[in-house]
Amino acid sequence: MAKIHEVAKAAGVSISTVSYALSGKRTISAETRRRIEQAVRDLDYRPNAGARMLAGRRTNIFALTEPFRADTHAPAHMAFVLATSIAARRFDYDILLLTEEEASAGMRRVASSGLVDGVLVLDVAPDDERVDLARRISLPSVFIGVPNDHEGLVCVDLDFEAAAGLAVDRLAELGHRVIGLVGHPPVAYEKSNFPPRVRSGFERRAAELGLVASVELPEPNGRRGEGVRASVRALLDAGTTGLVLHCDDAGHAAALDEVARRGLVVPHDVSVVSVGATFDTTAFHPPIDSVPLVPQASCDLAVDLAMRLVEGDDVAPGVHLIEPGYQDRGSTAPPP
Amino acid sequence: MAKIHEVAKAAGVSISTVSYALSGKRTISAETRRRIEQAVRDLDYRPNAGARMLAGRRTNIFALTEPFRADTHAPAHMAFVLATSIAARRFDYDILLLTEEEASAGMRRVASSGLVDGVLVLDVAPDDERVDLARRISLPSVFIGVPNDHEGLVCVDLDFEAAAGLAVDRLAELGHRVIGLVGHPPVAYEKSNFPPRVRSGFERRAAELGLVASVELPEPNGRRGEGVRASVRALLDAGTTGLVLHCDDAGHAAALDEVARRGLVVPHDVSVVSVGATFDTTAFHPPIDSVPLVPQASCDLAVDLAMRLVEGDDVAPGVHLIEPGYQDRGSTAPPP
DNA sequence: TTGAAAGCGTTACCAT
DNA sequence: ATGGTAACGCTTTCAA
Repeated sequence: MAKIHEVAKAAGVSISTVSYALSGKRTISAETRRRIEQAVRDLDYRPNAGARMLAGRRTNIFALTEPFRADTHAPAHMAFVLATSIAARRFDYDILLLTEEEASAGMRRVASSGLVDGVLVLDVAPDDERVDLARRISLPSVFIGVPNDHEGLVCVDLDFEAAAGLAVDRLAELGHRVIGLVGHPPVAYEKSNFPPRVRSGFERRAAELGLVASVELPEPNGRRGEGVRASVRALLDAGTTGLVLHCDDAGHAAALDEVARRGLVVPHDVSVVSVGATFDTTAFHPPIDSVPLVPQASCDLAVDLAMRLVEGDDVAPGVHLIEPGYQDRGSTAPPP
Repeated sequence: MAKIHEVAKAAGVSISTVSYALSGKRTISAETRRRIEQAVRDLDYRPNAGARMLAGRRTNIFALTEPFRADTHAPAHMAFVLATSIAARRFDYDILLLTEEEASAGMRRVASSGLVDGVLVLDVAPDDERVDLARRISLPSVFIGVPNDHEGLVCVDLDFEAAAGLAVDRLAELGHRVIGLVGHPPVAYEKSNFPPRVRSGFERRAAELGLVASVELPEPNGRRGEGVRASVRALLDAGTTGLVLHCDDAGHAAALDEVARRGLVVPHDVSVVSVGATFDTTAFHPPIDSVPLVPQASCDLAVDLAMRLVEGDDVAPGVHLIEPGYQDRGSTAPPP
């Protein structure tokens, strides 16, 4: 582990020049810069993290708080963690994990020990206890998800209302008049922050367009997705020709299977659009149109905002919504 | 953010006394200790992380490297990450995440910047590139999983061979003579480190006991677990009365469903034992006997070893195997 | 464009 | 049992 002193000696300059050359906070002559970079490479120099944290104003670490709830969907959660890490690395930041009970107590701990420059909040509940905590600590924080009470907080999320609206628009444009939403289990509408937004976006846009719109919230799947199957049957019995799916991938599979069991063909007999999926809807048969939730988009924005807060730039508190995009996979057509 | 200086002043002692009182590295009179603890509480003092890293010999951070492979089983992976974090907190250590490409390059980075005291390696592949890296860097590292070439490394894992052996023992004791293993997809035997160990444990113990033992490696599941179903059919057709399952929870469900479809009842007609499951096998109907893989056990041991390495205690390089335990849930009985 | 030197807040050694 | 103080390795202000 070479130190800055050795680099300075090797390059024939002072340590402050080395520091400035590395941080870019001061103009350095081309020749001097070249010699320093050479020395850095030769010695495989890397600034000591502790010294940097102590002397500088930055730790180059963000905390990521994630209370693995029992109902957390592991694959989606993993995707968000990964996306956060990738986004942070673009700014040379690392991610420190705060899990479980530590998700709250840890926030206080890392804040007052100066271990991190900011906190990214994942897996947000409507009445999340981390909301108060975020207001109390002196660190910048960004919520990935929207709690009910988000006054004064910086939040990032997909515009789920608009996403559901896009799905409804598509079906309406094709001539569907009777549409249905297959949502999450009822409990998710209390414990998670986004299902209600999909639902209201669906209902509002349908009402604006004068469509007949039903919502089904299947009970938690049995081993074979019985809940979702029952929901799909109910919707089809009611003459639904356009299905909007906002459920996990097993739910999608069950719904499509139930449609097929009826002898109905997608998109000829029934049109199907997925909303808010983090998984690949082209893996189904047939591939399904999707207005996806893209973890990397949310996390990139969250980290951008966190960086701005760290830099001291002012960021408008409030919900920063990400515009949804419609992915056409051929699973929609005019009603029969 | 109070500093140690303020605590010292409030308690009427020197800063070194405060430091020693907090670290416990020196005996402090009861009265002095009381005053210091009071001052710490009053001021909500927490040592500055950067200063601590710089002055002390420790950063109190472990890196956790995890290359989210495409075939990574998200729920199991999450369980390991969580367990690692919990184990680390017991020693007042935090977890820094190194994901994806950073899983390797990051190891070098955090090692030479002195950001962490050690590296925990998750999701180990048989020919893992982190093996060489671990040997090259100067930091302690502990592998949770066993790579093919683990010479000189400290590895921790469930004794999968013994686990499979326990399952075979159980079936043999009950009188089963024809048993079968439903394993992972063939590719897992190249990309992961533990499926081969379950397989060989199964085959070896069965051979020792003179049982007829077959192994089925189902192709990756279709939507309904077709691969596993075919494997179960093949085994039952061959007169198998004892089934050992080493697959994911969807595979378990498919296998049990296939048994039921045949009109066979567990355990009356067929006995079933799960090996290496990280999920709850009591949620099936009927509940299934299990020789589980307990993430917290592996991670606790891994962190214990990492701590010893950090302390400078010498730890025997090699594979530290965790003894498996048999959980009786009533899914085994003598053959019909 | 560059250098010197004063911190940053602890830990741990050397005294007493 | 306690105190003084020299590191720890960097960033940044002040000077030139």
